[in-house]
Amino acid sequence: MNNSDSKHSSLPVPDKGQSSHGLNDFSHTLPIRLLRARHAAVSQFQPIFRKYNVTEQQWRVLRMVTSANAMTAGELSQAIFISMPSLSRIMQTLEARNLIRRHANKDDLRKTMVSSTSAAQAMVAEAAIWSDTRYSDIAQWFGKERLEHLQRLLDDLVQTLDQHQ
Amino acid sequence: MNNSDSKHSSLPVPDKGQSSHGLNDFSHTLPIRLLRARHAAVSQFQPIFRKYNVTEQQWRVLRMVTSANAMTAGELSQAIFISMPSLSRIMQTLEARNLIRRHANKDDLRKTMVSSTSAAQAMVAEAAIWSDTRYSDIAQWFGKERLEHLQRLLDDLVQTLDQHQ
DNA sequence: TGCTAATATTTAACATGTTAATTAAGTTGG
DNA sequence: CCAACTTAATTAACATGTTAAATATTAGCA
Repeated sequence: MNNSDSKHSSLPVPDKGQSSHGLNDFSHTLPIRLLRARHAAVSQFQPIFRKYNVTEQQWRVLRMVTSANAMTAGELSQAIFISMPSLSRIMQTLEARNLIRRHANKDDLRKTMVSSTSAAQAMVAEAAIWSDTRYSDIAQWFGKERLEHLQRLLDDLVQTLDQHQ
Repeated sequence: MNNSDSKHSSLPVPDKGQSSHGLNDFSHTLPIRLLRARHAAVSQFQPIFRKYNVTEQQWRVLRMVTSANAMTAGELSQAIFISMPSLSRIMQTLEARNLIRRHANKDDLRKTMVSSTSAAQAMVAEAAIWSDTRYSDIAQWFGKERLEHLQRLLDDLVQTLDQHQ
């Protein structure tokens, strides 16, 4: 903390002196980049969430359950990458709003089958139009091939990292 | 839209043949892909977080504050992409553990200067070795050029989406 | 059959994400 | 000067992320 006596040196200039191999600029690590990118992508769909008063996670649940017939909670959890504890709470609130239903699977009482109500189906059908348009916009702005390339790289990265885990 | 076709309200078997333009498989949207990728990347550094009993977010704060000299809370927030409310709470716990300090900026009492203690500096210095090694591993597994390409695409995506916001 | 291990989900406890409101300090224009 | 606006940080309220423990059900096997 050797702030000089001068009152003009109070703005800390980021010292890049220790970045020896380009990985030390800690505001640009891969996890932070992925976080920023996800935030930017999700925020494109914010109008939907606002309009229907759902969170992004609730929207993921609703869209997935509506597009499938009926799935177990575990399948749902894996598909939309929400952990079972979180999903459990989200399903409670969605069920209270009459957007989903839960029944026990007759063949295996441990499993919970999740399905969407007609209210949710109507809502998703309407919102999906808007959502798909946004996707098309993004693809056009960024370039269809570049976007597909990016997605391929993301999937490959996951695969690579999972292998070495 | 195809999946809520008004033919029958009873939806057909979970058929994946409905993805007409590659964007309808809802378990593979861009936000979910980014989420998975981030999760996989962060989990590579989990041993550090466990060893020093910090969360990933706390680690981001500590590493950033230690690598810079002293920054305002606002600068820190932007650099590591943690919102001010979250950062506020995280700084409380880190200050209670004597890993950071906060002082008011003399030139502008609204601003809080955040700095790391020697304990944090020692901890980060030790852990950063491990962390840097992991980064090198990832670069090698995935390919240095591919990784850099991916990061460039991520930054470009953020820029593109921010422009159209 | 009956004991034990594995599986699916929920609950609990705590940290973080998010939006809005609050507080305090600086800035600006009359 | 000072009232009105802006900025920086915190607080509040609620949703989600994460890890571990609890619960209930099924599977495996001596």
